[in-house]
Amino acid sequence: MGPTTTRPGRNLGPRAAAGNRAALLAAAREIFAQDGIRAPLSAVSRRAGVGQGSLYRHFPDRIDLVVAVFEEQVEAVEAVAADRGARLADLLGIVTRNAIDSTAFVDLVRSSTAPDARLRAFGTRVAAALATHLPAALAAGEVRQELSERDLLLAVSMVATAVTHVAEDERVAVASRAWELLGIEVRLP
Amino acid sequence: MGPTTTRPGRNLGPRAAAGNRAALLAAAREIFAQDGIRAPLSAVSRRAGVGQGSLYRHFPDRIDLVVAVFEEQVEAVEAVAADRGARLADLLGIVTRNAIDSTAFVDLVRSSTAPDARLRAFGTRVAAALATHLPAALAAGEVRQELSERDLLLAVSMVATAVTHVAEDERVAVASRAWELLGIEVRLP
DNA sequence: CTACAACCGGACACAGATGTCCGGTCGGTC
DNA sequence: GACCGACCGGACATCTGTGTCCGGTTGTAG
Repeated sequence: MGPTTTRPGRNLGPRAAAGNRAALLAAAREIFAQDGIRAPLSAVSRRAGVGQGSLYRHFPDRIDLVVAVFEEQVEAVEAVAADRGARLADLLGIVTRNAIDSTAFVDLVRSSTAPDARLRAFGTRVAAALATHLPAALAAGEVRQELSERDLLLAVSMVATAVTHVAEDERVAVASRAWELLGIEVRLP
Repeated sequence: MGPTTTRPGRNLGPRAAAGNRAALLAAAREIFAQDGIRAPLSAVSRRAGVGQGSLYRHFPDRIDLVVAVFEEQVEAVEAVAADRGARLADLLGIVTRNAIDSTAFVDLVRSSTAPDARLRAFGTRVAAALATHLPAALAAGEVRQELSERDLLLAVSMVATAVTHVAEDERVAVASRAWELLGIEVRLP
């Protein structure tokens, strides 16, 4: 009868809400990383050791959860974009790193045409960040002159997707080689 | 009461079996092309105008259907590979063409590590075909010297996947540009 | 100590897909 | 022309995932 396990919170009143929320986010981050953003939400609540009810109370739908999980990553990309000391290679590097770490991030990068506006926003923000340093890279001769913003997005999408289709321990190697084949310099963080 | 439509065959005896089979294959080709090899099979039987029972009688499981649908495409690739007059660019061209025409073909190309042996066989066959003309292309200086068989597969996988994630009417343009970025010549059939 | 209100967990109703099973129907055969 | 057996279609049982709802628990206030 006494399930006094170390679960996030078998009801500790209002105070537990935050703990449950954090547990759900952590669980979702892991599950989405492995299976992409379409993974079953029931798996998330199970992994978090929390009831379905709590999941849906904190995050009414799947997108709410995705947004909460990846806001941080997208901001990290934007931070590099805003850094005047950074170069295009750094920007591509952090995006590639995110793709290596999480299958779901790839879904996000590709979602500039997604049906849901909140998801599209992520895709757009990453695209905008990537565009930031392209002119400077072109001016400095760091990349081929013919490279357009669109090309950059295509390249990122190709590399990111390739990475998600190989075993985890090969991802860094595959990503590096892919960028080499494309003739674009990248600096992985 | 009289459903005397032009359906493949509301039971014409043994003779209808072949007709139903053909209708199922055609339906599956369309549905797989659009939604990939994981599309619901119920959609296939519905589109074919045939009962679920008939579908499963002809093709006991999903893979049987996939194999039947794409055997032809894979053979076409192998035919080009066997043609001593063809060049690597032709080989990459036909594979790219198949990817443009069918999302499901991309699933196949990537399935050299799939759980099912029949699916793996497809991936392996395409990989083997691609490898056929690489030595000649290297000798003739048609591609960069550093290009390995593995690189070729990576490149194909990247381009093919990129293509499936854009609207149909952009696919040819995206595929062409992707190969350009990779610095590899392709001749689309 | 008791009553309250907020929050929790999981049962549940629902939806979509899979694969099976069986009554009905039609060509073939004698 | 009547029977037979093969084949057809779709209803159905099952499974997996989604989102809702409610009885139960627990911290807090009086």
